[in-house]
Amino acid sequence: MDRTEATARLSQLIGADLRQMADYYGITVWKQEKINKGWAGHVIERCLGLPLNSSRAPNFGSWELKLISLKRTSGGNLKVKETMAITMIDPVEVMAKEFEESHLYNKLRKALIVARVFESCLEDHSIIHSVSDFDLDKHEVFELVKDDYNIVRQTLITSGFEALTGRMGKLVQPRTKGQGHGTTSRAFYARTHFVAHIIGLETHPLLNDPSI
DNA sequence: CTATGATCATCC
DNA sequence: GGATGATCATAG
Repeated sequence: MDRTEATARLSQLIGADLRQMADYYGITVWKQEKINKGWAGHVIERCLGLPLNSSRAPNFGSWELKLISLKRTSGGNLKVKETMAITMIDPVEVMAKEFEESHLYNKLRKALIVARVFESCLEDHSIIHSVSDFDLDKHEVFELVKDDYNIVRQTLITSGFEALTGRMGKLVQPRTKGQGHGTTSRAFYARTHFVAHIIGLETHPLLNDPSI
């Protein structure tokens, strides 16, 4: 299955309740008191008939699945709830490669974004809101992401891996991630405004393209 | 144990 | 309420 077909299949899922699907596929949403943070993604993968793949480079895959959640504002509108993890930062690779050759760029180009609506902490229901892909074709977006990549790259070269902080980047930020017990690593995260733009929820202030 | 995806907790 | 850093579940 290629990216186009996957998009078509996923589009048919818009409006479906992921919670009920999780029950159907026997996927754990809650394990005792702990939530399975990857449950929604697993449901989608199972639905498409894909193996649960956690590999960094999907073997034959020409595309990649990403899941994000939306929340309701007090006004009743939908908003991006969280930033989105894109890919791990390999300092050696980042320092060696230009943005156009980077893993970050390739990953973004292959990604399909599925937005789901976060109803409550109980996760009683979770409706699929939209399916999108990155429009790095848009010049402004491409340049801004590239700028962020170069900031990270320069920081790695001049100050080292430890100097990276989540405060960097306009659309994409380097952020700590990891098991959390000593082993530290970092990943690229898409900021909420960036994600909102990608899924067509709102226009990013930094992007003044009227056609968006 | 580590890598990965995604969310939670805490600080401001 | 939003941003930054930390944690949890699962696979290899």
